[in-house]
Amino acid sequence: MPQTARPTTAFEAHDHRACCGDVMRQAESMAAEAGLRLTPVRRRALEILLEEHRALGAYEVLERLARSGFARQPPVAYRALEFLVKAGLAHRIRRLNAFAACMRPGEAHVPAFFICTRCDSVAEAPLTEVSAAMGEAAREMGFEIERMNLEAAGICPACHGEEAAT
Amino acid sequence: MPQTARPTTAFEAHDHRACCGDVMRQAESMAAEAGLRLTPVRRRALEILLEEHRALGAYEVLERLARSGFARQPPVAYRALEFLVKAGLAHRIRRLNAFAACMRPGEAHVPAFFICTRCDSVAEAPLTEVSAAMGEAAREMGFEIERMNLEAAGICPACHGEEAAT
DNA sequence: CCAAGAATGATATGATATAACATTACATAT
DNA sequence: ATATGTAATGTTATATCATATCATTCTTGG
Repeated sequence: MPQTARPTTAFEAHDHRACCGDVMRQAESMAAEAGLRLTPVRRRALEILLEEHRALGAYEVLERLARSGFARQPPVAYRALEFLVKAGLAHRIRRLNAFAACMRPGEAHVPAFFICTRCDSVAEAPLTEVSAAMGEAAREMGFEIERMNLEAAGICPACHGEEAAT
Repeated sequence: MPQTARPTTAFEAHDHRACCGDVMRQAESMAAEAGLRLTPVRRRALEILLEEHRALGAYEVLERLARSGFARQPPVAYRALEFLVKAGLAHRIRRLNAFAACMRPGEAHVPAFFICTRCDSVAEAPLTEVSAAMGEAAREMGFEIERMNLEAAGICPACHGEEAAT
């Protein structure tokens, strides 16, 4: 049975190669439209993040960039990652001090992250209600939100199943 | 006009001295009941966090602990803070790599934090709806939540007012 | 008192992140 | 084509945050 290229969440089985290619193409067209320069380091950094449905630390990204021939200085990774985050092509996951590719580039969204503490996979869900509720609470107290981090740590479906089996 | 000792959020004007004492007493009785040892370092660390309605980095806490006569090694602060977090007397704010005293010790709650990027104050709000919505989304995808971080960065009412005035 | 476990002291090091400044590439106006 | 400003990258150094490890002391219950 053919799997969908872009699943609803990272936890579903899917054709990951197609899923990555899909996001990558979207990223490229987005960058082109917005006049952003998706230079080689930045492009490669995004590819690295896309290779796994999990968050990578800056130094992990740095290491892989180095293997691709880029310099090994921390700013190389941090700059590329900062660009991707600002461009909406990646997200920063504070809980992990790490970064993950955005699975819905272009769609305006405040993402919530579900982080598996067992396998480190990260799923991104555009929880409109959650961010709306945060916004509502903020409005009531006169607080003006600029950025939000909504993160949950726990056990993903796959690992939960394994645990039951063991 | 007498101000309330325990405001709904940190952003409201209030008698901070009373507010701290109040929380401190609650913390003490909680610790006693739970058989937790609120030792001098831990107690002092909590006081330090309570002194301001903002999050303090571990090294800031460490510095103040040192001035109170405790050792200056990082583990001193991290251990005390870890204890407070586990005991539900403080929260860790990932976005800031920092810690803030819990303003509602004892009340079971998943707190959401509203962090002012201008004055660094932090307000804690028990947003039942928000955490419920996160939980609901998790259930739908088969994810079992263990811990959550709900954080918003922006401008607090006080700073917003100042900005308008300037 | 004594043993077990909890807490603290102390040293070292690991991991994450940014400041600062030099250099190079790119776009575009003349 | 070349001058000029801006953006990107190279490079060094350092700031900041966090934990592993092992020795020592304190607390508690038997």
